[in-house]
Amino acid sequence: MTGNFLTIGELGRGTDTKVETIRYYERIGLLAAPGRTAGNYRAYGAEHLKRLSFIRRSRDLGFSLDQIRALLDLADQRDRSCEAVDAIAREHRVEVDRKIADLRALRRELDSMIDQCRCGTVADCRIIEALSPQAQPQPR
Amino acid sequence: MTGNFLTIGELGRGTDTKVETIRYYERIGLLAAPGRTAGNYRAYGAEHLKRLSFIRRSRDLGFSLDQIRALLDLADQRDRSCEAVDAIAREHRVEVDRKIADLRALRRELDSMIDQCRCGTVADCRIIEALSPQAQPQPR
DNA sequence: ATGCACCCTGTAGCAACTACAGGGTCAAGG
DNA sequence: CCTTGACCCTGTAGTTGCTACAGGGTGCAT
Repeated sequence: MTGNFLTIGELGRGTDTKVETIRYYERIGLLAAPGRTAGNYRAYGAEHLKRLSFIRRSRDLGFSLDQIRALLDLADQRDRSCEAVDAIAREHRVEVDRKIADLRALRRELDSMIDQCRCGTVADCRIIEALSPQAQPQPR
Repeated sequence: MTGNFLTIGELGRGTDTKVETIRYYERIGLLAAPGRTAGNYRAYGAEHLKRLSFIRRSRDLGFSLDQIRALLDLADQRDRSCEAVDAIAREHRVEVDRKIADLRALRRELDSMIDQCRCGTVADCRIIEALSPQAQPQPR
């Protein structure tokens, strides 16, 4: 087991990825299936290590697996313009911005809710009240 | 069909909730199962409308279904102290703060990546480069 | 030879819905 | 009276990105 390759466990430790996750990436076609040893163990090479590192780093930055698939495809076409790469990154940044704005709005609402709580009984709890708006049934 | 009750569709329109979602809430025990009409249609009352509004508003504020379950339980014990309600809200605010911080860190990284892109070929794309760190295999 | 850490496949579970398929019901128009 | 169309019913499977088994096989040291 000390050949010129990595077992799935070694690859996992090298990229901070759970073994199950690596197999999952293989199953969905994100990471190429490696060769096998005589005992049917997956045998990974340096290329796999690079790919998986790329995938994990991209995941850490919040890219979806679909976006990563696209990025990997582009990364392989080395003489093409990287406009498309730029576009994916910018699109992702827009999403992140939107999420941040949403969370900040939400935080403000939570703040004012919590600020109003005088911690009496539930019956006059401002938080419960704030969560119970008057909804009207819509006509058909 | 013009009785003193709401059909599932009407309840959905009144609370901006998809019909399937309402049935889902019932299945997981979040919204009580209503009575049925002769034709086996669900017949909702004002209580259901109030409950579902509460659930939706809480979801909008990012509470998990488990947190909402706890809030609903508390909301019913009207003479208890609302400390526990306050605690759930504060805990949720901490989570939201953490998410905001994570996203901001992430946004900074995306920014510096995107800023460095000169949009040449993929071969020297700074974005691809930034996504390809050097990982080392760990010893067993 | 036996123990142990590791590997294999396959399947089911998580959150919180969403989307069918294949049927039944209700009210209105012709 | 019959049909049309909007709505309702149940049940199951899909989504995203993993994670957690169960039930077995392999590799290596003692």
